[in-house]
Amino acid sequence: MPELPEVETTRQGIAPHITGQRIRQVVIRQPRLRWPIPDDLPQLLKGRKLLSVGRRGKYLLLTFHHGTLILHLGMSGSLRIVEADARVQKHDHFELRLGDDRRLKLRDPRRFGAVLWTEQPISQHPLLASLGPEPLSEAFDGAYLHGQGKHRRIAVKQLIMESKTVVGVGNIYANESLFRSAIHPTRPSNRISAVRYQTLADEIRKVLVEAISQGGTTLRDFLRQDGRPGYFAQKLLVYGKAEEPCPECGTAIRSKSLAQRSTFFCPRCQH
DNA sequence: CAAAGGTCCTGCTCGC
DNA sequence: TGCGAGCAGGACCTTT
Repeated sequence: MPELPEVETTRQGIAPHITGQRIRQVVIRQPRLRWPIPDDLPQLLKGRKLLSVGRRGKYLLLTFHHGTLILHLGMSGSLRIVEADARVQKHDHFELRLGDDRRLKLRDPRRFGAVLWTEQPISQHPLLASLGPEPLSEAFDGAYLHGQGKHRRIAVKQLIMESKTVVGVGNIYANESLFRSAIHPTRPSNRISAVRYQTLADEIRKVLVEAISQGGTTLRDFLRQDGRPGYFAQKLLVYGKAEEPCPECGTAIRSKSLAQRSTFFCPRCQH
């Protein structure tokens, strides 16, 4: 489900409701996510004040004075603020009960998500230490991408989806940004000019910014913190559009599997 | 052969 | 032959 725009939308949605609040209680209903939820979290967080809600790539970072709670939504995770009397639903695995008696709950049917605790400086955590730059930061541009791709041969789509290259670009936005750049998804990363990498970096940034402004993309089950869907699905040009006409040239959009991910492209526009 | 928005980890291949 | 880097595929889950 969530790529960077959906995670950022979630962050913006929950931050005003939970920042500055004390944790009244921590509820772990299903500890077996991608990694086990630490079983001492309730003691660690009880009575502590949540200072801020940050994001690094697709990781949400809830900071406390004595450490950071790391949340990842995996493929099917979502966070909601609910009232104290809200019904517990299937796949509600984790919950922070807040000082105002409301709750931040994590729902994640596929359980690829994660809830972890670290007292290290966050940039040193093993999951975050080798992440590439934020796509919306100045460190991310065409020269950087070109440098990353020119000595490798993997498909460019795989390159931009690797978190060590750049964070936050998942399957939807990889497909969309490559279409907007007129670059074929399977083109080897070392066969793309610096100029075309500049276009690609620009389009990645633009598509992510647009998607955030639309509240993300709702395909099947992503809902924002307030229960509304994201509206960027209406702006998708190729993702999920197999056999539909290319919005540029009318040729049928093709789909294929690349590295076990569905890939959509216009065979005429993209080279 | 089902596919789904993520991504870490393992083990293979290749070049030095 | 050994080593490291790059790479492909598996693994983790449930729902439609």
